[in-house]
Amino acid sequence: MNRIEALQRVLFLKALPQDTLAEIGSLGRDRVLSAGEVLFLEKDPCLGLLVVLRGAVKVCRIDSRGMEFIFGIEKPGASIGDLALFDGGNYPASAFAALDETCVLIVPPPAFARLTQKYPAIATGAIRSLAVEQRRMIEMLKASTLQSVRARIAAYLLQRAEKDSIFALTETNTTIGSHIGTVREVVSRTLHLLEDEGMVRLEGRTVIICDRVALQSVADGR
Amino acid sequence: MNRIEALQRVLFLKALPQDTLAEIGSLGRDRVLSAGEVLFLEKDPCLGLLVVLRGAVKVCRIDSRGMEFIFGIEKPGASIGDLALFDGGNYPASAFAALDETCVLIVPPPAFARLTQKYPAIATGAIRSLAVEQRRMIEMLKASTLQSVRARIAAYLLQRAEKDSIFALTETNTTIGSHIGTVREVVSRTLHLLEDEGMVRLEGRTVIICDRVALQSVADGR
DNA sequence: TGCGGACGATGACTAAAGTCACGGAATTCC
DNA sequence: GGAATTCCGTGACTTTAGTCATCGTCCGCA
Repeated sequence: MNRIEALQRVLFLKALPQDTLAEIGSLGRDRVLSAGEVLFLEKDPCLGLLVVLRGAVKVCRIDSRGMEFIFGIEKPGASIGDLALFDGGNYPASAFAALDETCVLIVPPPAFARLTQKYPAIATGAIRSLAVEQRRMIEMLKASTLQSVRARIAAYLLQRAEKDSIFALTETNTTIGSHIGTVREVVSRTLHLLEDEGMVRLEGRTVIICDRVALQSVADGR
Repeated sequence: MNRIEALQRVLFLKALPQDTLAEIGSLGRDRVLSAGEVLFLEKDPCLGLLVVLRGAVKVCRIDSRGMEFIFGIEKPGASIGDLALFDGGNYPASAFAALDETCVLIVPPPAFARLTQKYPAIATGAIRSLAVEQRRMIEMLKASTLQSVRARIAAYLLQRAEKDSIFALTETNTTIGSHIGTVREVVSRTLHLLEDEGMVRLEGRTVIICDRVALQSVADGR
């Protein structure tokens, strides 16, 4: 994805005209990472505006015992670490390239600060963007405190399925576990449990949703 | 607390001069609630700028089985429901008066929208405010997914204690449970467990922190 | 002064989730 | 084609947390 296309998708920049986006793009440099490489670590100072151009970036937190919790996997056209960008603080999580040949546009903080001066529309966009993020966070918080693993897996499947009732699990069970805050074995067991109950069918890594309604009711906690 | 004093403490307004705050105050009306009365419910549309003037407001979410999770208890000088205020969406949680004679300043959305037009500094403040909120949320998320109840109680005690090593638990075990996502019995047991381990001493509702270091290490997950 | 309500403590039990250990299928890489 | 690696599935077990029931204390109030 080229710079302009990517910048157009960033929630707090999309309102800006094409040539302004070109200007923003020209202020940054690209960084290419291979799978697993660190983009930034928790507590690092802000690198500036970061936009994924190619590949994917995993944003996560790792606790003292090595257990990982994934906040999101960002695809081309997504910005990363907005929070630090807007408040100037350090990163609350870490980010790693999830694929080889992952490419990220980096506009350093001083340049970005000048942009926000020059284009006040960025501030409006920033508010919207932070608000969206925060609502997502609240949902995650709700899920993790008052929903069972079963409910979280059901929700994960429904979100993955979107319109189609048949789709492939692209992530490993370990990764799914990191998304919803549990471990591989529990993911495996729960998936098969849902199959036993007739809500889904599993054929290898292909999932067929048989009873969307039932699955939905499991997802929102019985 | 009078209107100006309260508005001065609101994170996204404090940068404004006194007379602007007076203007903002003059655009709102007060609402007085008795303990337990509803200010707004989850999914309600935005009421506008809300600032606690007297008493306290509990912001929480209640799941289908009646289990409550407290996001915060807001004191005079705090604003409530900022997220909905800034993005125009509905409330992600509910709010109730926690005390009798609780008083809230309400500036309706259209009036507040005019203010943001007139004073662009509000937008800057909004960003800071949302960022602070979001960092708090990330901490809560981390705590609830990768920390045990034991760790969360230890963190709660340390936060309550601040500098003093001796203090009173003002909240009931049930309320403490709602803060950290568990129930009254578990709070009680865990508190006594920490006592058995010699990190704190309990005398009625008075807590004495004996081993701050150990407690801190429990709080950040062993 | 004695009754009721709110709250805390605690034992016993159940349920849910995490850990450990193993086996086997699929994939990649010499 | 075989070794190494990665991943899935599962049984058995442990740990942690939540539920239920009961009791005692404190406090307010009629």
